[in-house]
Amino acid sequence: MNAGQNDERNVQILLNKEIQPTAMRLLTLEYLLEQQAAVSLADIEMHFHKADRITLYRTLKTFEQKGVIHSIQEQQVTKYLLCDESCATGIHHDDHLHFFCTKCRNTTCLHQVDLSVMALPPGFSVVQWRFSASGICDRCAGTMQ
Amino acid sequence: MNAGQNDERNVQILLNKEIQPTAMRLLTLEYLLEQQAAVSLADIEMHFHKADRITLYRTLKTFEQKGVIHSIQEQQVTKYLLCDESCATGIHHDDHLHFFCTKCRNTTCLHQVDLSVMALPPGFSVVQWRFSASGICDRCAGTMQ
DNA sequence: TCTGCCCTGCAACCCGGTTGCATTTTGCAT
DNA sequence: ATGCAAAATGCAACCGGGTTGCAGGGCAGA
Repeated sequence: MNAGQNDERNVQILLNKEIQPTAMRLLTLEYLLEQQAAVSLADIEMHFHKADRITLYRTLKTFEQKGVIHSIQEQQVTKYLLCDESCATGIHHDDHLHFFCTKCRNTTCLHQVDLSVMALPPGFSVVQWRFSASGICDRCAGTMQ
Repeated sequence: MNAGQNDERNVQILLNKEIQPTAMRLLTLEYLLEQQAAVSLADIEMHFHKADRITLYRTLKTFEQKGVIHSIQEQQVTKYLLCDESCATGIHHDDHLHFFCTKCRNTTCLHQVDLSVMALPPGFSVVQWRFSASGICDRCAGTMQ
């Protein structure tokens, strides 16, 4: 797969979510697609050391609002992760576990954890779940000394 | 029960957790004991409008570190809640669900929700869980128009 | 080509969290 | 009761992430 095809595909991703595919947005999307873990605004800022912080901020806000990414709070900072396909404008399906590894300091989604077993007391109706855990991830556990 | 007895009891609470029972700390503890929901530093600041923000901040940090209260992140701000008896210095047992009601904007602990059913994939070891949900609480559900 | 809208970038602000340091209070031993 | 050391308090200031206002520039559609 070459860069041109990637571009083409990414343009489609944005158009599908009703987002104008500008240069900045494509670069940001490309970067997000490469990530295995949640990234903060500061992370992206550092990666694109020439880019403007505010533009990035607004790009992320747009992405989040349109259902391209979702955000989580990790140790006082907001981090972002790609959504899965089913998310759209104003509709997020992010009811999965986020795991923060205290060793590699990465936050990843653990979709395989079943959260449907959660039952609230009667009278409560849930709009949004937020699950997270911190500890040692499987990768780091294997390399512990 | 009169104020004197309350004072006496609160002094004991602090001493049990190895905290010097100063006036400020007793007032803060008293306030926390009255609360049904999580409070932020700003909340306490407003309640004790004469008190110094930094002292309150450090009081809360001390309480948290000694196992009197635990903190949660709610919409970018840190909020505090009393721990249960079993918490001590450096040891917290806060693996319960926190529920944020979008109507009354209160955050409460739901100890009755069973979280032991959570199972992570092999290789992951968890040090801390953080569960929260937002929606409408039982109290507000009854008063919906 | 003209026009208007959206994106971008700069500046500046806001606010919660945090630290340094000087002062006051407290606990404890004399 | 008095003095000393340690802890708590209060003030000032900083920091950094998040956020908004506004002006300039580019792109799309008329």
